[in-house]
Amino acid sequence: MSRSTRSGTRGEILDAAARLFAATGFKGTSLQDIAGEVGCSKAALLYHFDGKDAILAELLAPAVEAFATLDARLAGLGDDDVQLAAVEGYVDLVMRFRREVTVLYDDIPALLQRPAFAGVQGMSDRLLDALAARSPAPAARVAALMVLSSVPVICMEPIEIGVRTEPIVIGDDELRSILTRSAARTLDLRGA
Amino acid sequence: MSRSTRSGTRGEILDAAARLFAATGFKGTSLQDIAGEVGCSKAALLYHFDGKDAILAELLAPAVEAFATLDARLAGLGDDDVQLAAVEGYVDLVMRFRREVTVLYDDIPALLQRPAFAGVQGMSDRLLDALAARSPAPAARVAALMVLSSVPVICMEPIEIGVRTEPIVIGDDELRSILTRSAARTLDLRGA
DNA sequence: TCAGAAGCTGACCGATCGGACAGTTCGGGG
DNA sequence: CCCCGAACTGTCCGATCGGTCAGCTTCTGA
Repeated sequence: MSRSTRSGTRGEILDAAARLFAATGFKGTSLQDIAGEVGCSKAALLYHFDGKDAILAELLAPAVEAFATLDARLAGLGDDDVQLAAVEGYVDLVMRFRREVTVLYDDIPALLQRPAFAGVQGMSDRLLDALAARSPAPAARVAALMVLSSVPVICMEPIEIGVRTEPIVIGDDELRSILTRSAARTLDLRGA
Repeated sequence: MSRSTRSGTRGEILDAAARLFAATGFKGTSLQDIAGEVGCSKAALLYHFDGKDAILAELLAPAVEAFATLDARLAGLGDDDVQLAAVEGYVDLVMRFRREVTVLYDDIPALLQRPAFAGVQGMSDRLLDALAARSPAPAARVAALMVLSSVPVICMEPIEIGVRTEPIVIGDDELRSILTRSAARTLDLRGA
């Protein structure tokens, strides 16, 4: 239990950084903070990584890659299939990379400029276009944006808009299906 | 047109700070940045305000007060009325204080700890309980959270999740009604 | 006319940031 | 036994942060 899921010092650093970035933000986390969490010196971090940005990049790499993969996979689907697959895939992906998403969204304005976000942007843009294509009106586009923006925020780790008095105590699968059904209802998809 | 809606140097400082906080975040904005935008020295800011935090507090004060007012007003309504009034009031309020909301949400983890956010938290909690009371299942709670989290993000100024290739070019009133109807559909309210 | 307050500036302060670097510890192969 | 490279530390650096302070204009009212 004391051992992390990642192995080695590099893994410990990535775990600690992920925890701190998600909790206090990228800007709000110093190398000293990470070093203190790991139990090593600040210089040790810079021995294993090229810098603070490199830690963030390696941290987000799997999530960014997964989003890009889903993006590519959705490109070859038909109109109606795209919508359901997109919603399910999006919800699933965000939930699988909760921590990374939390880090990504922690400092939205600055991170939108970050190169690592380009893949997620492309994915979101495509999803948005597919979902909004059902109707020419801006209403569909807004509904799609609602889903795109609310799902990640809800999946943020302890960071919820409007701190609830009691947290939602349900399993991942149930939350996943609830989110999918709610999103389908928002977008007026079939079965809603 | 060159004159701000606020009068005097204090108003210019608040306007510039609001713009910069919303664009680059509270942490990402230095007093030098604000001073540069206003066209005065950094010391001038600290002559008019007690510090950087004081600028933020005065900036958010009207929004915080408005949220607290809506919170109090919703406390005296019946079950069914609460829901529609809550949605409409919430959407309306967020849109009226777009810039303040953008600042508020720019650094979510840190700002949740901020005293100024307490009023908004209370408001959100009450709204959440009222909306989720329709059903004991966590589904209603999640749907309510979706609305609570997505509406502010969509209303963020140039900061959207998934940068759109083209911005939504509709008037405030239309966006307001679209958001309200989409939220009602998400929550399975009548008329959806 | 002039005293004094208001408004503002340039210079400076301590703290902290990300990062650089020389030196130290230490386990394993020749 | 020696030594080499990986892992790591303590220390220092320049930049930047929020904030302080003495002093300089500029306006105003007695």
